[in-house]
Amino acid sequence: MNVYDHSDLIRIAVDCIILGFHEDQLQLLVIKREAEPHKGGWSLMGGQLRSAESLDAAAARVLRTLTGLSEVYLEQFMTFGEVDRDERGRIVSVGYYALVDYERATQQLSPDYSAHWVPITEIPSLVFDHNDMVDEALTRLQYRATHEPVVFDLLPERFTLNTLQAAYASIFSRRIDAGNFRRRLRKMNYLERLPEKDVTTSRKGSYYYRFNPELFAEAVEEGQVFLLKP
Amino acid sequence: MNVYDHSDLIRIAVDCIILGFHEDQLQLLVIKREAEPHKGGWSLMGGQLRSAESLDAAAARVLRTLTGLSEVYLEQFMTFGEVDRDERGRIVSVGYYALVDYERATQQLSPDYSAHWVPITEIPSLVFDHNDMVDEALTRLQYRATHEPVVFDLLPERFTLNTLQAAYASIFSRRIDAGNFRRRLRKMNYLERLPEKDVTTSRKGSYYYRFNPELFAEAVEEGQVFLLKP
DNA sequence: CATCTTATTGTCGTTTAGACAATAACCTTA
DNA sequence: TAAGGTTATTGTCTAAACGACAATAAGATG
Repeated sequence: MNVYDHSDLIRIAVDCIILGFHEDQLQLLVIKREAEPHKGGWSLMGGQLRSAESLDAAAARVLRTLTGLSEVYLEQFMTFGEVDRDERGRIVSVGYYALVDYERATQQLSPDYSAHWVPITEIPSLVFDHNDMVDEALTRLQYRATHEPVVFDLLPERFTLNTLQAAYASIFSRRIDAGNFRRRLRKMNYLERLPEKDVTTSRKGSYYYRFNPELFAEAVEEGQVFLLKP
Repeated sequence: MNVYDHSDLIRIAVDCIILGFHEDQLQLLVIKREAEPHKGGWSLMGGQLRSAESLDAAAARVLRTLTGLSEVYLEQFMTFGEVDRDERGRIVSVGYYALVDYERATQQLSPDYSAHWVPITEIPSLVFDHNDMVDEALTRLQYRATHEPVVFDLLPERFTLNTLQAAYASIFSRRIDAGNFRRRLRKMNYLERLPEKDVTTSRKGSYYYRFNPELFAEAVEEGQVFLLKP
């Protein structure tokens, strides 16, 4: 008999909503369950909390195990504790969402979990209450993305303003007026325009930009607040 | 030997940040710890999650045990899981805040916990990481109060616009221009003006108002969104 | 060189925020 | 009973922000 046979034992897990950005779409990384129940079903990546590990550390570990990435933006957004949310027993799960660079994550992806990216507009049915988790995570991301410069964690170091706009459009799933969006961006003096252009999408080409954290820190010092609505 | 001697067992608790409004100030309900560690220290009301109980239900139970109140606005805001946050052992705590009517809560208050209201501007040092919890709860409340009509849960059925303004001022701890604030309120047709006046504060007296949930539901149906900045 | 596509900037009417003034209600007291 | 005082309540005005849309600019292509 192991400790899990205690009928009134409640276990704690963390689940990660791993988000990337690819082909003008927010993408979710899901894995295929290898065991019953719901063997073969799509699932979020998760793991049980260890006794000497904080929640944040557990989420970072789970993320690293699947993607190989560290130093990633992770935010706890909600804890799920319905009694029957998991038929394996009583499991309370703390939800985190991660914003990763799609290319880097895809390169280092662990082969052990049959992981797949799915565009946010075509999320399949997920096991347990994982669909609810995704919904909550997206709601929180929308709030965070307007008030903190976290979109840049979804993008590579260099990006065009079109890409940035597309990222916002996907996060909020609505179209954005390029003119008005850019006007707001123009006020952010911590967005550095680089000399090179991206010429893959248009003949004119569009400049690459870079988010400069140092300049942003200065702006914050001076009392500026980040605010970017879609 | 009881179950808690398992060194790698992680327990789950809920803690409640119970907020009321009194004398133009947001107030926090704290209790005095009866047991070691930190016997005699100020603490939030909390309790361990039971095996057949959801997190929301646990929070409601904890709140009811202290205040006797049900049907109260409760929102989960964050889960705290640092390894050494509680010297009694590994306890992960899910934080909820509650918005209650000060008078009703005070009347029914259980005598078993030496509960006291403290104004939000004079929060004492609390045990464990409870001060962090309060800070996080207030941040979330600020967001919620601008986007949802939850202030009314802090007020009695009938209230004056001055009281409403004071509540917002206290939640955001800053002064509010009465003229501009009222102009925004005037657009909300689900705020019913009652025939009676409150004459305790001024000679002219100010009308009582009432939040009408039905009218608000209609307004939401028509696409109106609640938005009230301080 | 004319033309096409897309990036980028500008214009303009409408709405909102914020500071502050003006009016209204009604009690008190001279 | 009329004047004065206090607070509630509404109005005004300026600057800034938003949203829809037009205009320009920068290359590549044929």
